[in-house]
Amino acid sequence: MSHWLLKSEPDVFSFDHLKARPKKTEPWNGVRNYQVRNMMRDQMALGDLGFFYHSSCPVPGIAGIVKIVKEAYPDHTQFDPASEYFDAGSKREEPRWLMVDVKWEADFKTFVTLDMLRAEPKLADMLILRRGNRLSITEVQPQHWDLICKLGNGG
DNA sequence: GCCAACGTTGGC
DNA sequence: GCCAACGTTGGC
Repeated sequence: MSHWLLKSEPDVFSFDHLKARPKKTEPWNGVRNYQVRNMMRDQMALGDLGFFYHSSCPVPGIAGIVKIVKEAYPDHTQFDPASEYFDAGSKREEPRWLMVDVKWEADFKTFVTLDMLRAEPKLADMLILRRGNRLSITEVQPQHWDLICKLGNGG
C-alpha cells in the first residue's frame, strides 16, 4: 500500500467540507497536470491512505487522513464548458484527465502545520517541503507517514 | 502582492 | 527539438 499527500485550498474544498459530505466522500477532480494524472492512474490503489493538506491559506498544513475509495476514472469536469476545469482538447472517447474518489478516514488531534513539518529534520527530504514543488499530489514515504501520524496524534 | 520555481506553450 | 516567454502555484 502506498501513502500520499493531497493538496487542496481550504477556501475551495477543505477537510471539513469532506467530512460534511453525506458519505464523507468526494471525487478529487480538477487535476490538470500530467505527472499527477499518471500517478493517480498507475500508482494509486484502492485502500491507499493520504494526508489532506491545506495549501494557500494562513496556516498551511495537514488536517487529517483520507482513503482512496475509487481508483482513477475520467474526470467529468473536463467535458463541462461551464467548469473552470473544462478542457476543449479532451475527447469523450479518449479522456485526457482522471480523478479518484477519496473518503474521510481519520482526524488528527493536532493540525500538523507546515512549520511543524519543517522543524522535523527527519522530514527534510519530503517533496512537499521542497521549494517550488507544485505537484498537487505527492507520494509519502512510509517512515515519513508514521512520523507525521505521531505528530498529528499528539507526538 | 511579491517572487521563486517550474510546467507548458509556441516560434523557429 | 530547442528555448524564451508566459502562466500557475504556493509560501511568505
